[in-house]
Amino acid sequence: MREFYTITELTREFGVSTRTLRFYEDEGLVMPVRRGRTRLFRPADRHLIKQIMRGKRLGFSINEIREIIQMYREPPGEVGQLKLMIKRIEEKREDLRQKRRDLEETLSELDGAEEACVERLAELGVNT
Amino acid sequence: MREFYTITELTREFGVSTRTLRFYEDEGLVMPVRRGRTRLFRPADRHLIKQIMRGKRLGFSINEIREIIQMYREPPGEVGQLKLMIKRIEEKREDLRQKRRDLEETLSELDGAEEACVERLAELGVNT
DNA sequence: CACGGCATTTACGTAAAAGTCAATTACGCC
DNA sequence: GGCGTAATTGACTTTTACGTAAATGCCGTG
Repeated sequence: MREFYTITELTREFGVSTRTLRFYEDEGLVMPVRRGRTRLFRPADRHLIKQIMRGKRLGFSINEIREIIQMYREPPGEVGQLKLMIKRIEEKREDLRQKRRDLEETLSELDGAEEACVERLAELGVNT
Repeated sequence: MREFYTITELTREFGVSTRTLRFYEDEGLVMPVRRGRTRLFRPADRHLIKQIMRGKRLGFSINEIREIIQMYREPPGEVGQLKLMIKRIEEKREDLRQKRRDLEETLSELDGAEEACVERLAELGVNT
C-alpha cells in the first residue's frame, strides 16, 4: 500500500479532472495533506474518492454522499447521537432498497425489450 | 382502467409539480392529448411517467431516460436498426449491473456502520 | 355574469456540479 | 540557475432540471 498519491494519478485512476477532486476538497469530502501547496492523497482519501464515485453512479447528490460518508466514520460517543445515526443509516438503507427495486424492474423491462427485438429479427429471417 | 387523468391528479400521485410534467412534455417524454388547451393524460402516459420517476431515482439524466424509454417502444422494422437497438439495450444493462454492484457494496458498508453503532451502544450499556 | 379556481404560456431565475481559462508558483534535472 | 512540466488558485462559464412569476384562458356555480 503506497503512502501517497498525486492528484493526477487519482484523476487518471478515476477518470475525473483535477478540478473535480479539488471541488471535493472544497466541499470537505476529502482532506489530502499538503507538502508545500501540493496535495498528497493518502490511501484513506483514495478510498473516500472511490466511495464518492460509487455514490455518484447511484445518483446521489454531493450532500447525500457527504451524509453517507459520515456514516462510515467512527461512531460518535454520545447515546443520542448514536441512536440518531442508526436512524439515518436505516433511512439510507431504505432509500437504497427502493433503488434496488427500481433497478430490478428496469432490468427486467429491458430484458423484455431485447427479447422483442430478437423475436423481430427472427421474423425477418435473421439468425442471431 | 380510467381513460384520462388530469395533470393535477398525476402531480399528486407522483409527488411532482405541474411544471415538471409540462417539462417532460416539452422534452418529448410524454405526449398527452388535448381537449382545447387542457392536457389529458392516458394510462400509457401515466405508465411512462412511472418509468421516468424510476429512472430519476436511479440517477439517470433526462437524456438517458429518453434513451431507455425508446427501448421500451415497438422494435424497429429494419435489421440494422434492430441490431443497433440490441447493442444499446445491452449497454444499458451493463450500466444497471454496475449500479447494482455499487448498491450492494454501499448497502453492506452501511450494514457495517450500523453494526459499529450498535456495538458502541452496547459498550455504553444501552439495551438496543 | 361575475367569480373562484385550476390550466396554460412565456420568460426569466437558480442551484448543483463541474468545465475552462489565465495567471502564478514550485519541482526536478541537466 | 534556467527551463519545462506539473500543480495551484481564482474567476468566469456551462449544463441540467426544474422553480417562479406574470398574464391570460376556460369553466362550472351561485
